[in-house]
Amino acid sequence: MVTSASRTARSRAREELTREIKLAAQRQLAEVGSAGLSLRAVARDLGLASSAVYRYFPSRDELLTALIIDAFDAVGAEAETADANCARDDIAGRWLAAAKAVRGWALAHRHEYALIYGTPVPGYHAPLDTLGPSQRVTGVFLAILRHAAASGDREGATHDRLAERQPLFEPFAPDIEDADLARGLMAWILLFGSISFELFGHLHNVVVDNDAFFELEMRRIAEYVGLPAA
Amino acid sequence: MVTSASRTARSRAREELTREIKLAAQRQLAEVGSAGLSLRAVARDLGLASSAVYRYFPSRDELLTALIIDAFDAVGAEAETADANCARDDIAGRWLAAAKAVRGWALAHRHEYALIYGTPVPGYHAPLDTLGPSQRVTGVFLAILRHAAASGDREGATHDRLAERQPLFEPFAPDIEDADLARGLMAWILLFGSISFELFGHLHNVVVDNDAFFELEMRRIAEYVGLPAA
DNA sequence: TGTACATCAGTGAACGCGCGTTCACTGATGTAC
DNA sequence: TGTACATCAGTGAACGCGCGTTCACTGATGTAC
Repeated sequence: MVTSASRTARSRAREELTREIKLAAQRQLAEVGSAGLSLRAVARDLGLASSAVYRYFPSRDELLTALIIDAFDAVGAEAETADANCARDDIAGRWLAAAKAVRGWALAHRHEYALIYGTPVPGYHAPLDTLGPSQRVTGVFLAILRHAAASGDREGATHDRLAERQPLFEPFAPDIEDADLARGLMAWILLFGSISFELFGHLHNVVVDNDAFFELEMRRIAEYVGLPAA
Repeated sequence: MVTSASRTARSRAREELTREIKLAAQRQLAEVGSAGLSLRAVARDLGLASSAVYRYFPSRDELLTALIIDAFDAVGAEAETADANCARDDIAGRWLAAAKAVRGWALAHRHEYALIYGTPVPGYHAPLDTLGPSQRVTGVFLAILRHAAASGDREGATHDRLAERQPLFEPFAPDIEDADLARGLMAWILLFGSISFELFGHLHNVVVDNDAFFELEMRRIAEYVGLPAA
């Protein structure tokens, strides 16, 4: 125990500095964007020699990867808890809550949002480690859609046939019908399209009340998808 | 005449090199992204001294501005001609044609699309010169929406009241009702959201046939907005 | 048509800067006996 | 508990590189008479 406690003395310092490096990197991100993220600037910000950072992240790209993973995890967690706080059968409510949670996180972490949902960083190829975390937020919305598809009482949803010739979708959710998947994807794309447009300034001389318009959009597309309220 | 012809000898060379510089810059864009666009690399690409480029563009940012303006103009022109080739009263057809034109241009000019609709370049502030060109493509879709709103026979569109407390939209199209504007904006956002998601790889393990899914989305949202076919 | 001058395009060297990454090092922290 | 050794964190100098921008210059093109 004494041994492990003293080991933590060092390793706790390590964890802390790792966290501080990532925080400084996030600050950097806000100033210069992902393409301009620089290890030297991060080190400077923390009063470290630039070479010291290499004890924590073996390269600039690995630091970027860590930021990406953290961002996916953070937004995923937000969506999960927002969803979890709703009555299970209030499917429209769950959708709205999760959508608002994603937007709220995006507004509070604009540059991390841009990192994961904006233009890909040129020359950077995301390693597989980012895949799991990226699927957290996807999982929340897929679960909502699955729940809606299972509960039969959807009013808005007309069951139309799609895709005569070839499959339209990859088999990532084989238990959901293509028609439902198509509508769900439209909602998903509208959600992230709205957030991106707002964040990137394309609604600047268009929408006055972004909160209200976002909620309106999300409610309407939920109706369109046929998500039943409680 | 002789004078003006001989003046063109020099100024025509000037125009040509200006064009070539922009082309080289576009190639650069594809490799390193907008944040990494470098005058020196452009000059190198053309076999010029780096200082020579300054005879054509007074700074890196002015070159970026020129690329942005060209991109907006190009995508605007595509949308305009696609729209113009449709029967005036086939409003759903015009929407679909213009949407496809925008997507087609985006797929053929991925990095220019990212330049104008992706994450904003950090540290770059678009001058007012870009505003006009940016409104070309907007104008096409606004005209379509206006035409739809004027022709009364829209089936899908329920006329609901919006925004009890405060105005939802800036008065950029005061002749169109808020309810119509809201639906039109949803379609607009879905259009660009779809293109961005496709281009940035977020549909990679999701959609098999991007052409088909895009068309499906655009048809459905047109129905939702209530755009009448001919 | 021919000459004298003005304009302009492109050169190459230089400025000061920041970057990612490596490496031999010092000194502190942890471990085994 | 105390000592001898191993591990690890952080330093500072150095590597080679590319960047945007300026400037005095040469030589070609255009203009006025």
